[in-house]
Amino acid sequence: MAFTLKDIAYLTGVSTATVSRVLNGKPGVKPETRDKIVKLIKEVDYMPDITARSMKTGKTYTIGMVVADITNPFYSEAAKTIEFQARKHNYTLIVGNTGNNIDEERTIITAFQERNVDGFLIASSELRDKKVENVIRAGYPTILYHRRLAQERANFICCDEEKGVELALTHLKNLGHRRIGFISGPRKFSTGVERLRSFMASSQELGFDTGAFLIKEGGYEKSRTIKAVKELLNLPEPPTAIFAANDFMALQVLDMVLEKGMRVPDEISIIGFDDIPLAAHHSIQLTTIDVQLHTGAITAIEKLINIIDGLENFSEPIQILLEPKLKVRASTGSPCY
Amino acid sequence: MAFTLKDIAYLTGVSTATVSRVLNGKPGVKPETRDKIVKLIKEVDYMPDITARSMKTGKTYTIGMVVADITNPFYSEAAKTIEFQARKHNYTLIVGNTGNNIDEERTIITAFQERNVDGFLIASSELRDKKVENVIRAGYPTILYHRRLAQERANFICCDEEKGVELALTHLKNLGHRRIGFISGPRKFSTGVERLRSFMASSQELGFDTGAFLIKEGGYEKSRTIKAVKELLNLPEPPTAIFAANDFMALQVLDMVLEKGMRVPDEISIIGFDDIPLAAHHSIQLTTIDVQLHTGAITAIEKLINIIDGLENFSEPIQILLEPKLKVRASTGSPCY
DNA sequence: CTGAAAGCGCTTACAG
DNA sequence: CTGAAAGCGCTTACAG
Repeated sequence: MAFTLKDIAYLTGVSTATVSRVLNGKPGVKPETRDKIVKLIKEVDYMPDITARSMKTGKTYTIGMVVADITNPFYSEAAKTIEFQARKHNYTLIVGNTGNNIDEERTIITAFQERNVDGFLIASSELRDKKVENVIRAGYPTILYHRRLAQERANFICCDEEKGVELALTHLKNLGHRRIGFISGPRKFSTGVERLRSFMASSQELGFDTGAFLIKEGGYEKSRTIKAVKELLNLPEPPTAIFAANDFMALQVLDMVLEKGMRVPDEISIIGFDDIPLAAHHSIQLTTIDVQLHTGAITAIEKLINIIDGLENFSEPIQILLEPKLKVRASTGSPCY
Repeated sequence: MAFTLKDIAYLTGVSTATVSRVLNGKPGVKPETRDKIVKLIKEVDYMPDITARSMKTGKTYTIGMVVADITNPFYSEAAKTIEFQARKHNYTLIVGNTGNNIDEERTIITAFQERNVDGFLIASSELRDKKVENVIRAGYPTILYHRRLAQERANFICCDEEKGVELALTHLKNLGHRRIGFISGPRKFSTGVERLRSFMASSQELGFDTGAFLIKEGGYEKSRTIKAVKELLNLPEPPTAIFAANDFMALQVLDMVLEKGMRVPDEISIIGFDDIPLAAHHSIQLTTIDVQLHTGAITAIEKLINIIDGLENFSEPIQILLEPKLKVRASTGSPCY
């Protein structure tokens, strides 16, 4: 049905080799021949079959990005930035959404491998993630974005979680808080454990009240977050501030706390992590930690393309920690004892 | 580097034809032979090259979805639902984001054609969209989702915009409003013109104040929406309610109005369109029109796969209008004159 | 039950 | 400047 290179060759009376040359802008074609071919290509709107081409060249100009949850603004913003950047370099980005489900991730990565992507940008991996480890071992150019593996030598671009948590807690301390409830992300993700570990370490250091009862594991389903908040608020001595391990959860906390009729920040302060665009909305005004989403996203895709194109020295893993920043908004204030 | 079917054949001492048969679960292979092959495949984690396969079969099991703005929750929710549904049928969804830019859309669609997608789900088209028209004319199975073409015979699944606008305006009338400001979407999209046209028609019918000064074209950049709101509020007789043509803009309106220190809904009511998940958030509580996002998304992908698989009768275009519903929340109330 | 051969739509040395 | 031929990794009649 669609025109093929062979058709173009036949219709212009040249060989397929010649058509291929003009298609790829290679030298050594008589201008008249080239013009004739170009004209026909335009006329019939011929598009080369990239998959066929890739069988010979080994390159698909396709990058697979795997995200944990495309409805979380953190990931959709990142995907948007990365896609535009990729296109500038003539790569097509294909995005798969795992919904934080490891089986879905497996399926998606396999589908991408079967389609011969040139490289992977993975923003969904668990700490011990067999499939992702396989991909790296198999030699696919790969960059982990936002979440890393336990394994040490993988390329990653992540926020300096420890620093971020410190900024958040120091801010709360300066406001006069002493008792902070923490809603952690799932421990199977690097963000989950690192933010949690830092929370515990910094809490101690800053002289906060500590104890397992102040720490709840949230999930990515709202119900879990709500349960966690309830438990914190029902404590004999409830915390004066809640630190949610990411903005997506902080939004759920905020929703629930307001629903309950509590005033923020007078009765309870809330702080998040990520600084998704919505955090700045006037109805939300969430104090949070800016993890440099755009810088990270751009760096990730640039580095990946450099690896694919062989421009980056590959001897040492690329491991970049982004510098977090505190964003003070209206969801935090001094506690009224 | 990676194992090929040929390797598997060589290592098990059979022909490539036989390996291909077991790969595709075709009958007529001796059980022992099959077992031997299956075992090796597992052992070396062999993955068939789907693009090579597709050259013979003509099917890539890949569906291209084009969205207008992946950071707009409307589209990310839809993409998420559609991707999971596609995977159930063994299709891989690849998503491209146009950012409402027609040139990007062109590039994305071309990239998808070059990769031989089996069909298109397009949620980004302008009313007169040469590229999309081409795709349809070229015979690709295609369903327009959310936005349609001016051209009459294309498949689409959209909300009944007219009905939706009527619901919104009737609600405002019942609250006692008589003067409504409208922030329309760009007129180049079907949603833009249809919601606008219905606004004008219904306003007249319901006896509202009418006039071009009550209608402003918003954009998808925040600055435009802000400018539009300012102009409405600076009118000698400003409207008592603002109707934004979609929730994404309604959120911007809300942000700006609160920023200005106005109380919602006492001083101004705000109503949106789409019912994105965030509209229900306690900090937002936006009254809006539910366009049946999930029903539409699921229907769209099911229908598309039916067309691709040849299960759907193709004689008449598939044209489905979803029934909108009013969601009353706290952003609308009676005006205090 | 199995294999040899052709071919899907391209590219790329090689030869002229 | 141009073309014939081989081959990328698969599938599929066809023959046995």
